[in-house]
Amino acid sequence: VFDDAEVRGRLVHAFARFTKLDDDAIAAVRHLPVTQREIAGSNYIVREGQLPQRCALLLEGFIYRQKLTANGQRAIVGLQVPGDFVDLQNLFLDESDHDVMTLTRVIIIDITLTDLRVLASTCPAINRAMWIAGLIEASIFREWLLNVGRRDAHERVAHLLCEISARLEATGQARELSYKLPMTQEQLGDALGLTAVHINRVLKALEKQGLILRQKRHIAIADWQQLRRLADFNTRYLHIVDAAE
Amino acid sequence: VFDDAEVRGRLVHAFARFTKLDDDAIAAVRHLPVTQREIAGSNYIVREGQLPQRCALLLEGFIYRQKLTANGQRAIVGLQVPGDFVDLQNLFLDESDHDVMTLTRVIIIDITLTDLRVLASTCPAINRAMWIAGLIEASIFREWLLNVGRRDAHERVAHLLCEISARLEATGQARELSYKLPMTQEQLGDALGLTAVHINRVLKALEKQGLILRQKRHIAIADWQQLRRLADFNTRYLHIVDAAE
DNA sequence: CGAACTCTTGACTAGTGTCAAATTTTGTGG
DNA sequence: CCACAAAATTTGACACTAGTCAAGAGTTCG
Repeated sequence: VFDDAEVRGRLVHAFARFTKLDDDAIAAVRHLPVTQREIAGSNYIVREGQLPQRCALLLEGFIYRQKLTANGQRAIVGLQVPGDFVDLQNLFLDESDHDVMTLTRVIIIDITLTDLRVLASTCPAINRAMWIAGLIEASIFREWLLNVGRRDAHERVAHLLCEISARLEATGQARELSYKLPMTQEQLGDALGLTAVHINRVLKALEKQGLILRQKRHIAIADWQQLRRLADFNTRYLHIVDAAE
Repeated sequence: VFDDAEVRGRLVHAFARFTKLDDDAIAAVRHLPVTQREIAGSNYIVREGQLPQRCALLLEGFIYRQKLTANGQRAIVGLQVPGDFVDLQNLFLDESDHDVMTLTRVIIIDITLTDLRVLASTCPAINRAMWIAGLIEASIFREWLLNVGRRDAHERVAHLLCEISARLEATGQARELSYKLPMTQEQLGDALGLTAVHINRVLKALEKQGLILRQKRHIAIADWQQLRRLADFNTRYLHIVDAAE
């Protein structure tokens, strides 16, 4: 759904987001063989135990990572927004340790592992950008561990709402602290270690306190300072880099 | 406390654990300038917000990663055992997003970032090994998220005990499902999103059920199958590679 | 050898989970 | 584009896991 020039541009930007690319790197990225793919919501991209053959860049829509316990409980262990690389781990790990699923209809660019490996090994800037992307993802996992392990329900929900806002704004996809959050309350619960019922109560409470506004699944942060304070939110862990300089 | 030959050998092994090294790689690792350092327990190695200048390989003792909330609550978001690289994230991220602390007296090998960057860029096998190490760490974060988010206290404790056993045995540091776990019950609580008091109750319960034996902080898994079943423990997420072949 | 941590235990509390049912929203086939 | 079924949201009543507080016993370490 994007023309080739647009796809190339976004691919370059996805790497350039993390580190300055030299002309060689940009040229190499522009010559990378890629496939565009559209996938409906609620579909598997990778299943646990599978041996995936490609990485992807998410252009549009949301993707999440989930793990299941033996008795069928689900944890959503990660969320990807447009501009994120998905499945860099496939580069060097054989077997997937979790499921990757679409939250909404998505548009992704597929890159084969071999192409990406060649690119990374011939081009230090790309290797560096991929490292940074992977390390930031790990940093987000750590913050989520703090969130789920040591914050109460209100703080947790507030923190996730802040994080999503910050991540969307960092890539220019949300303005005015307002965005469409296409997750059900059950999914929010699975991402925060809570039940859907409790998420509902907490969202209502946050609304009543004037911290957020909701219409359907559209979230507007009404009082950023207060929400941020409640959530104990600080962007440091997102390592938002401005590689423009 | 280790002689130079020993240090070199362990360093080579730390990389070789993840991928086969060619002779060039081995030679390069053997020529890496390294410093050995001994640090007492309960010391900071890195503080949040710092700009660290080196990476380390943990030779002896335990290290943990912690994050604090504004109101002083702590989450332990990671644990490193001998043979693990510590702070590969420093390679490409400027500012640390968490604290790194010694749990016990440790012996580490310090490597400067510049030396490691040069090594990685000149030697694909090393770059690959470091990627794998980083990706496995991320995989452990995800499993911990599932553990804290969706398992109850008994399952959580059991899971951590299984994980530590598996990680120690994978590098040959524990036999017979028995090991010294140098964590206080408060630290266990912080790693599992529980309180020290509750950890105590759960440990006693697991002991009473005949799943584990305890003497001071020494843990012996008395019934691996049962403990593993209770914990819903599966080693897949550890991506234990046998790079020997 | 004493002070400061840890561990252990009991009594009580609070935050979330569970269950269930009404209401609203979403998605889909005709 | 409507109609309807399925899914998601909302709410209340109640249950239960894990937290809090407190105090005594054991352990560690300077």
